[in-house]
Amino acid sequence: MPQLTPLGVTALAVLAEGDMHPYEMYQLMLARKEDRVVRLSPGSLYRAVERFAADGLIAEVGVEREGNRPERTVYSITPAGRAALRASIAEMLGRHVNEFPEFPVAIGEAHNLPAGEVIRLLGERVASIRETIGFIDASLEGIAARGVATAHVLNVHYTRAMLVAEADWLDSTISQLGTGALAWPGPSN
Amino acid sequence: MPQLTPLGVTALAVLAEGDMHPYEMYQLMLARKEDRVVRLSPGSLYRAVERFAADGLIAEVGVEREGNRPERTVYSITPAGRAALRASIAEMLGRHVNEFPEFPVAIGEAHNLPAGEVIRLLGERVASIRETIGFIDASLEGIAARGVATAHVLNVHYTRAMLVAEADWLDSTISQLGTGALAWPGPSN
DNA sequence: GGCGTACTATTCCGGGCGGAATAGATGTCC
DNA sequence: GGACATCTATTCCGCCCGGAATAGTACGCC
Repeated sequence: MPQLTPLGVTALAVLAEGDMHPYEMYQLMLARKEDRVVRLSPGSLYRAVERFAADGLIAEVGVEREGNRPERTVYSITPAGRAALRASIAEMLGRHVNEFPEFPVAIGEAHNLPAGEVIRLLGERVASIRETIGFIDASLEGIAARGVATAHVLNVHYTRAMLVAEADWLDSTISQLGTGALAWPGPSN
Repeated sequence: MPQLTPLGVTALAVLAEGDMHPYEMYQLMLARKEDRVVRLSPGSLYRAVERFAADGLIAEVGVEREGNRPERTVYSITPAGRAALRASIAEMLGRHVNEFPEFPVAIGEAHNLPAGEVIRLLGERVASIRETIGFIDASLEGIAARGVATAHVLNVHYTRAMLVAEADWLDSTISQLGTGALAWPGPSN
């Protein structure tokens, strides 16, 4: 039972809702804006589906053709697939693993830049984060207006909370850099 | 001027401190525990160094040999390399880009699991996060005792702040799930 | 009615990443 | 002093990802 990738989890999850061919999965995921949550490209999706079939997580249930359109291969999730899906979700929920975000790398090497530039750049970052939070709030309002339960958009709330925390940390750090409370060891020019 | 990868940034940054051969870079990065911040493997490092040389960001300055040990090729960063390094750091500092962490994926598909199991798993997650925070605090105490300036470990403080924010969000979400304030649409068993 | 654009469904391919392998040199332990 | 582990320095290999290509079809527009 190999650990699924993030794309693998969302792909298997849509197949768990009903038999489908890969292109239909792709369209459905796009319609649901899953590409905001997971890296979604046709190439990766088809490769993932191939792997699922090889691992017995899904089974081919037929080949359709509409007119002279390309053939489409319809797949169905297997019991092993459902088990792997649940196991992977549980694993991702229950254990925190380091995913090596790139901002810590940048701030770890920020001493290569002068204090003034770092302050300016962090200011730009916090502005772009607050803009994103604004988009999220607008989208959450629309969702609430349509009566969607919070549980169905928990991931949006999570992402918002993380962005707010980062913006707050940046604000505090910028102000400490500005007052000199946080001495900067970098180049002066 | 291609955008550097996170490993590329740290590798170029150590070369900016002085001429070195790749293995020395690797050892130095390990000694500094850079592998906690960036994905570090010999294979990736050597490939990155090759790319730097091809792009003119570094230049070969000689080949040494000690006894009958394998030859080692010493590289030096070029002005173009320093420029690329500073540009990449600025880019990573100033702009927030979505890096698709996997927890939102998991929570977006968590409705495949019953509420009780989700609560249990989120509890495990928050425990593992608080444990990590404990390690960070211990390591920060040691750092403070050695008189290292906060600016040199800003990335650790950032990571700690993000972990605390996630733990708080999890605590709040778990309690809302427990009281039923947050209705769960998943399977009952 | 013909021209261009967008859709359907999938394949292909270059490149990076990371774990494993290599192979000689040196240290360690009894 | 012989065996075994560890260090030094690098290469190799397979896998996966993601952007681009493909090729035929329907549709809109004048």
